[in-house]
Amino acid sequence: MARLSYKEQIQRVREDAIVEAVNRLLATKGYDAMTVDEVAAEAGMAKASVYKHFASKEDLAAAAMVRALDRAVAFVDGLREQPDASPIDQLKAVAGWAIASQLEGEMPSLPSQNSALSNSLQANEAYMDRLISLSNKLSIWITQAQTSGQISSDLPAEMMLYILFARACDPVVGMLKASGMYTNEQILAWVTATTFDGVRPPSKA
Amino acid sequence: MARLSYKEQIQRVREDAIVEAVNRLLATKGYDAMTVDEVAAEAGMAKASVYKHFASKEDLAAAAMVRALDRAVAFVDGLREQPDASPIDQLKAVAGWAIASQLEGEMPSLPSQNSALSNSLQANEAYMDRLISLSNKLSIWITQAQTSGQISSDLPAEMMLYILFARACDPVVGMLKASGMYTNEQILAWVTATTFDGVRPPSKA
DNA sequence: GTCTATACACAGATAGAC
DNA sequence: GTCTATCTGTGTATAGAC
Repeated sequence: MARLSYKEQIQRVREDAIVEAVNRLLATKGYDAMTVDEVAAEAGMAKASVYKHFASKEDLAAAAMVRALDRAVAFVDGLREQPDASPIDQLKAVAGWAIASQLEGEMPSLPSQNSALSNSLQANEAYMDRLISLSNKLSIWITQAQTSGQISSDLPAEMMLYILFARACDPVVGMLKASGMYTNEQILAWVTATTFDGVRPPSKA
Repeated sequence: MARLSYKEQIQRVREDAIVEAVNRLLATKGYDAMTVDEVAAEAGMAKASVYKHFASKEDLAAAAMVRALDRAVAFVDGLREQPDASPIDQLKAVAGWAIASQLEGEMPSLPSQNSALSNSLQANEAYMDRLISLSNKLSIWITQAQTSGQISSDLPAEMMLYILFARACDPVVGMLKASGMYTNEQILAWVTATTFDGVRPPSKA
């Protein structure tokens, strides 16, 4: 039993290495440009070994997304332990976390259009469970924020959710970063601010 | 001379068919999922014929982007003939046009991360000329809007430009459309509004 | 210039020894 | 489970006849 547990630990470590490599590659090159050979090289093992742990490239992407969603859920659960914060501030914190993750190169992003990959993801229980769980938790804050007039009730609640997911892979972040003229803190502040308040000048108090 | 002009016309028509096919495919499937076989099939000719007109798949994408930029410049030039409009309204009109184009499936979009494609585009004079021309025209309005206090001067002017380009391929549009619950007019209005005014409720007059 | 047929390369996936 | 070596499909690009 002790031996088996040790073996399982080794296996777990190697799987973690794979998923981390996938996460990095998805964050930088994207799904299509990522090759399983690269994944194997980054994880420090042979390609065939990767396929012993994951059945397909799509499964690799799904595993990375599951991990990212787990991180998101963990962050949200952390926020929920401060029930005195207003819903809008909670949502801002989530957006900020997502943008910061992208700036750090830790946010995997998939093509929103690839139907084959989308289909395999939607058939993936682990992925869907976490996606729905995260959506539900965020939707509570969204509804509260709309009820209390912190965000517009003219918009469908869904849309606020989509906006948060979209900001997690917003090309504006990459473009600002690529310009090399701004710090990560500035980019984070600007993208968060425009997400919630638009591009208008702050109204004078 | 007449014969040659006729031949040239035929050639032009076929090239248009190719570029239109590429445009549609880029708008729906994206660059990586698009194959030259599909392009040839949609354009109604053999693959080898496509390669007689364009040297590579990257050139196909570039041609579609040039056409899209030409449409954008034409739209902007149309707006410039109404100099009484305020800069912010001009920018809103541009954003609205881009979003509407996306909704109609006419806006090609490329992966923002693919370095090979990005490099070939940045080396493409026709593409870069139009991109710079469009950016310059928009930048005039952006600067004016900032000077007159219609958009925040705290943001770098570049960022407003990036935001406009980003909204032209915003996944939020596709997600709202995919939900099937809203009309194109609603989606257009919502995305435009949140781009400029954020998600806050309209302040009471 | 347009076609059919084909070359070539690359990446996903697997076989089989250890 | 891990590796090396290989299979296989697919997609870019081209040859060569007409």
